[in-house]
Amino acid sequence: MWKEGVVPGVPAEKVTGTVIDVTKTFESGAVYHWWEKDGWYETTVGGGFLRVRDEGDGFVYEAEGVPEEEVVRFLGLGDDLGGVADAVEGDPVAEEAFRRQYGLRVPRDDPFASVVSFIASAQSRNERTRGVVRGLCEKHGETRDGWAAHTFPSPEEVASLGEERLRELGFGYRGPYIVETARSIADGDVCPGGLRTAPYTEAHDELKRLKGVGDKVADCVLLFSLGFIGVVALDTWLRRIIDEHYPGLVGGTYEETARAFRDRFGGYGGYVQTALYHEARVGDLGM
DNA sequence: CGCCAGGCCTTAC
DNA sequence: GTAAGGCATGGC
Repeated sequence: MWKEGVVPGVPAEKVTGTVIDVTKTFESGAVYHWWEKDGWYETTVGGGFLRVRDEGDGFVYEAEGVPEEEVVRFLGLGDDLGGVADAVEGDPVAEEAFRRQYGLRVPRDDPFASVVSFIASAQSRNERTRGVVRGLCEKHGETRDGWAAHTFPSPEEVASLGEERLRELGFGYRGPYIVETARSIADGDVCPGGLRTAPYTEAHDELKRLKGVGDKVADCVLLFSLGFIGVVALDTWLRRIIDEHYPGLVGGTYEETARAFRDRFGGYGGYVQTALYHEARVGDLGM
């Protein structure tokens, strides 16, 4: 059983109910529209501007137009890391990833930004996707004096940009998908932000109505934007990890394997997946 | 040059 | 429902 203040390999003073490793959280690839400036990680939340950085054993933030409860929600600070610790107990691979990536949070990005970003992420490297999304924001979003961050353009704005413009910005063959999806959301045909309280399967299927959104992208949006922290997004990295470390889960359909992995971690599968992903990319899982 | 990247869409069984 | 092929673009 996990005890407050006890995480192997982590200094006791770093273990609190609201601990966060800001660097890990932003670098983990859950959010694509952020700017690093003077040691801060800047982004926009609900039209307001936010910057966060690690400091000492905790973190600090500055915000313009973002209420504190929105900062807490965006950063996932209400999520119970003790629950995650309990969930990974007895699973050496997940335990190690959780310990090494301790403080990595699952954020709640803006739903439209998340949908577009993850459509753009298909068959593209994380760093490249981030650059393309950032370019979209810098060319068509808004900023303020003293900030590097730019807002994510609205669904109506993105829809009006058109395929050619998106292709110029580097979205490649995903441009048409993004235009159609932005149009669907602008018209209210699909409302991602309204799915936060829906049952998982219903929300997943609803997101898949959007062009360019399949099983994996839908799960990423549910996890990194809509607060479904138990959801596992089965990407190439997690598939590789499963092939290597979870032989019993290999060979099923997307739905079967994702559900089997999810069910191992009692409602915290998304936290486990995020830690494993970041660990595989920057850590030492031998990938 | 070929292969791969936080997959998805269309088409053909 | 399942399997193949195509797909923009850049890094290696």
